[in-house]
Amino acid sequence: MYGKELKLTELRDRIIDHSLKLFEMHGFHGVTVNQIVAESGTSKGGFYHHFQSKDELLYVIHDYFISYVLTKAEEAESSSQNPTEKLKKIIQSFVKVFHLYKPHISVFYQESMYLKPEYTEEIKSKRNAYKNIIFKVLREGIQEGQFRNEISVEITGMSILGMVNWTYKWYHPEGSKTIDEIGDIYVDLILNSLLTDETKKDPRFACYFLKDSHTD
Amino acid sequence: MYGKELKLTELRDRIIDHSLKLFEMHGFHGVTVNQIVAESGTSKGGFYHHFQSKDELLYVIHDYFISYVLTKAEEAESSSQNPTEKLKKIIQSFVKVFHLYKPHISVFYQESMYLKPEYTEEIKSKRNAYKNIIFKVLREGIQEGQFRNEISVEITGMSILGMVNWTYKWYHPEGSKTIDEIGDIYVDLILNSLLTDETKKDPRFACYFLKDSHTD
DNA sequence: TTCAAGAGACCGACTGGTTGGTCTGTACAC
DNA sequence: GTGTACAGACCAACCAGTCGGTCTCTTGAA
Repeated sequence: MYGKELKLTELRDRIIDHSLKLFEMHGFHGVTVNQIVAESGTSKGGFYHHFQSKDELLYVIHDYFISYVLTKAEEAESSSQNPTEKLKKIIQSFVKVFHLYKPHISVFYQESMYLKPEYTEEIKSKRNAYKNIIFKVLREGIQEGQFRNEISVEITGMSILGMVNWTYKWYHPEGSKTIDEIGDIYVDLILNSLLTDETKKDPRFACYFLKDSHTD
Repeated sequence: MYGKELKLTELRDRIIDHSLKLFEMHGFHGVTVNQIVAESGTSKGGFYHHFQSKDELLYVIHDYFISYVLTKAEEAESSSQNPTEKLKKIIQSFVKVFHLYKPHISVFYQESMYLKPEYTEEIKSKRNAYKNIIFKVLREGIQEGQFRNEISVEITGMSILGMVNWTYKWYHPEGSKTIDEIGDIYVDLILNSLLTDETKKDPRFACYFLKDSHTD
């Protein structure tokens, strides 16, 4: 039973892994089902035994990533009372995902428009839930006086999302900065913009900022 | 002679305009040449009279946008000696492009991976040129003591690009904020992070920051 | 002024290759 | 023997691109 369960998902995972690599390189439409099955060491039969269609595979990849990242953000949001700390944790948890799921993310942002209607709704609502967590934290931070009240919650929220999401376009695991360093830089940049002067002076918030010059 | 010239490019422009709309909605691979010609009120023959291939059309759209934006950045870079002012102008000029060329931008960021090899080089080099202008301005700002020296030029540069580029994912001309307001918010956010405390205190730099609370 | 000749702009039926998906068959576990 | 996991030949649809042809405008000789 146990061995059978493992075997049942073995090929499925192999197909997902290899499609991910192929989609990231050539795009969803740049990769054929034949290429996927060749790369995964299986056949058309194997593929269509596990997936109803190529479109379902695209959905599975989308859902895998957004579900993971949404859970992480919900955890970060509920784990702390301090909005600054919450925002930091959300950013860092998201940035860390690049280490594990960069291909998922690339596909998520490049190919989402090709999701078939029957799949879009769920993805869209999770995407919105994620966005709303960020908006909520920003509003809290303003209300509690930690964040400057002249900022626009929506534009600032989208700026943060943009800054962080864009990482998928250029991040390489072998680059000169680790993913944690990049996360720290983002936190420093964002909080430098958001925190009020008074909050910045508070020694309890010093830990959110970079200490030394980074060499490029 | 004059009338002939006008007619020569009329259909070509019509094809570009309509493809842009279709590509933005359904993606490059979600649109067939037959749909393009139907929408443009022409035929296969008309299309292939003006474009060697569907791929060449994609290239033309890419080049149109990146060339425009690169020129604007070069103008901004050479028009002023003050790095803060340069950065502001670059950001604002780019953001303004969303008003005019949002479909170009969407296609540029969504479909660039489908550019055929013979077209990628030129686009890539212009894209790099744009990036390098931002890096250059950041380095200047640090050297002149306007920008904090603990920032990382590359990560910060990519953050700025990400924040601004991401706008194409959510900007609507009918939204609650005009494109100029969005630009001002970006400038405020970025300069709040970049400028040193001393520079921020300098009254000559007050003009770069938002005065009032924005209502959402 | 006229009209023949040619060039460029555009038309649309057709094609050849590709691709997502199906269907029958097989090997093996229980 | 029955159901599950997979194999691989096959198919129908689709789609970028072609090609012979038409229509209009320009040119220039008579």
